[in-house]
Amino acid sequence: MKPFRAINLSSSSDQNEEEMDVRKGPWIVEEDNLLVNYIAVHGEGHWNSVARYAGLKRTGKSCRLRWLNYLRPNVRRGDITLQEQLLILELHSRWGNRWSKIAQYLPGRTDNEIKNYWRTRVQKQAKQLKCEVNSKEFRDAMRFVWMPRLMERIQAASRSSTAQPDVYDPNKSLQIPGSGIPMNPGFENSGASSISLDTQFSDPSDCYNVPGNYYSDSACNGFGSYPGQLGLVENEGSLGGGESLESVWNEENILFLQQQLS
DNA sequence: AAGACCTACAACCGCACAATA
DNA sequence: CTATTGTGCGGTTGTAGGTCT
Repeated sequence: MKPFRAINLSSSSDQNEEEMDVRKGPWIVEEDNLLVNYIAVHGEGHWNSVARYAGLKRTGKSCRLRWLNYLRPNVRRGDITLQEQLLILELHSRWGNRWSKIAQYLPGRTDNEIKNYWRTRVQKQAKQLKCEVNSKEFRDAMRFVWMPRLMERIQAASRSSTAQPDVYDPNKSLQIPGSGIPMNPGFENSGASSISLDTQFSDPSDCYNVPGNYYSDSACNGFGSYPGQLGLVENEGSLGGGESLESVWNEENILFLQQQLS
């Protein structure tokens, strides 16, 4: 984590005494310890009380955020995996910026982290393609290039680890490998044609432990049969962290898409 | 070597909504 | 019914560290 410079913004002379005591900015280890210890004894919730009685000069909101995004057990840190990337793209296509809802399907990831991922990585790609992130053009690009490519790489990695032969079966249903979540064939009119995840998974964490399936896209027509045509960069296909989207959105793909979009 | 620029992400802010007094 | 308080969510900002020139 990148530490912020320690600051205390509460120095205005016309603030009342209580407001002047409120700390802002980066949390220090001592504060983290106070918060963790308090929650260990009293449990989560009642954040204003936590702030008041744990000896923290923080707002309840600040305590809640620090706990949920950083201190809570089982918070996953580090790079977003390929499967997680695919899941985010798919779920965002259905729900838009419903970060907390999307986060429910990525155990250990916080809405804040997913939101940051979207803003820093996905929006950057939209910018490179010179289109709006919420435009149909960019969503098509995601659906017909990015997501299939992620699928390929996930499958390539799983093949290399299990040594199973690849069977590309167009009749198989669309699913995100390792998640059990079906791909949404009606990308641009997600409301009408999508399958409700709410009814599929009573517990979001269930969706992470369903055997994978193969991706196919017989409905792909907006950009023809892209993935095979694009000369996409072949690479290691690791399932772990450290994968960059730039290897999917290489210069050639971006140029090609820009031509299609213009 | 140093300054400018870029990236990633923790943290804050404002708003909406629900529960309670 | 209204006001207050607590909580959660999405948008935005600020900063450290990395990269580029």
